[in-house]
Amino acid sequence: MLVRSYGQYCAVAKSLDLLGERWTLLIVRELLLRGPSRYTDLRKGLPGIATNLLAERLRELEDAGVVRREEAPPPIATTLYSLTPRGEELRPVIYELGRWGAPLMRDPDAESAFQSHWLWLPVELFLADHAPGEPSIVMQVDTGGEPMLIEAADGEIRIRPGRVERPDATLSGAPQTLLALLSGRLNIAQARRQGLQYRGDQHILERLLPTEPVPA
Amino acid sequence: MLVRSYGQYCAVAKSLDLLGERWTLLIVRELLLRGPSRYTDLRKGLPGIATNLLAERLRELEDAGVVRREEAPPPIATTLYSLTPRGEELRPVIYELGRWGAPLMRDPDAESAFQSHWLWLPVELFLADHAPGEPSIVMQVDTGGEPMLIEAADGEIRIRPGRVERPDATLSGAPQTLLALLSGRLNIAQARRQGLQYRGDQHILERLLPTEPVPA
DNA sequence: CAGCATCCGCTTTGATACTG
DNA sequence: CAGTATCAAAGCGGATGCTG
Repeated sequence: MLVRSYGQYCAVAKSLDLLGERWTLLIVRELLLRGPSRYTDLRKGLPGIATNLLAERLRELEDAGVVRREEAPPPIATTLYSLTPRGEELRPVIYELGRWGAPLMRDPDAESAFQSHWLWLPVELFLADHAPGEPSIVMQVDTGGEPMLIEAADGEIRIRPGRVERPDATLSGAPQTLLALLSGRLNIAQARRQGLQYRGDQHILERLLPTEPVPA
Repeated sequence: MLVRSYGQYCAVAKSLDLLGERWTLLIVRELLLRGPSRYTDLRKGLPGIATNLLAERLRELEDAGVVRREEAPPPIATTLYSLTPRGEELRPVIYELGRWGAPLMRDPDAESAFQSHWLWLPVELFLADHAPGEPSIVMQVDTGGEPMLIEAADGEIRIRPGRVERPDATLSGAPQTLLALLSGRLNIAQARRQGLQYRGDQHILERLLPTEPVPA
């Protein structure tokens, strides 16, 4: 239970003393994108983790001041885990790991699990509202799992689980194709040829997509 | 030997599939700050690593396209390990881990080993040349281990092992005090009270130090 | 000596079963 | 729902041995 240390007086090593063990940074990712979460939801968002490890890591992160555990008051009556301000500061770390890993998403990967809420990362990294003055929009995204909504309003872009009656646009296709489109590796026409389906004014989608192919 | 995967189709998980095992990111840190290195020098820069693990990690990083192994031609006749361009792209990851870990360097730490070349990270993260027009300067830094030189020229700041006859300034003290000074947590007067010794025009040091206390 | 590979005791992890 | 308990398998750290 005593956490293993590299024993190096270096800031990178000190970070990894707290964050470097298996699953730890993925738990942080999950808390970043979900906000305050129940134990069971974290478990569902981290396919493959053993429940004892999740419990142990959450305790370690709490000791490290990264995670806070709140007993939600009735009628919720459940424990909620969330990031402390110190934990929120890990956002750049997660983003840079995601940016570096983006090229690895090219290779088709039938082995791996996909959860649509993970679209959060490419949306944060690659999308932007290039017409913040125009009316806000809601785009329905469907990749087979839980349906998601991408909303652009006030120059900000958000993604969240959900479904609306009459979205301004609808996007669906394989995760890999969607990822390629969001990251700027494929344009709309190319993605269509790979099976992507888009309904709505093409301008809406272009308003959000990266204009330049993302480097490397 | 087959690398364990999280099995998640997410860029962060894919990065951690390649980088998340113990010692891996510290090896990348070492290669970033040293440039092409011999096996033995890497080992010295990573106190605590088992030699079989270093060999295994280097092989994995080579397979991942992060590290390149070059057989240096005679008369050197040794293997040199260096980062590929893809490996160099890990610089932001290491920097963000270092930035997040910087506050952890406050606590005095007698347990941990310190190597003066690790000053590379705070120099990169926190120092800047605020008078790039003025003549270049060389500052000798001594923390007990290998003596280092911090040089400012052409608006760039470099740190490297070495010693010169007549440096423009000389800085010495405990690693912890030096770190606090470089990161802007202590000013010169405060650091002096903690045993830091500085000889030279105070303007030279102020030219490099952060002007505002670093946030958090 | 540089650059590993092998062996061994210990710790961590992963899968499953179980509990308030 | 929110974990704890258990146990086999894999990974790690340290020592030592081998090879050019």
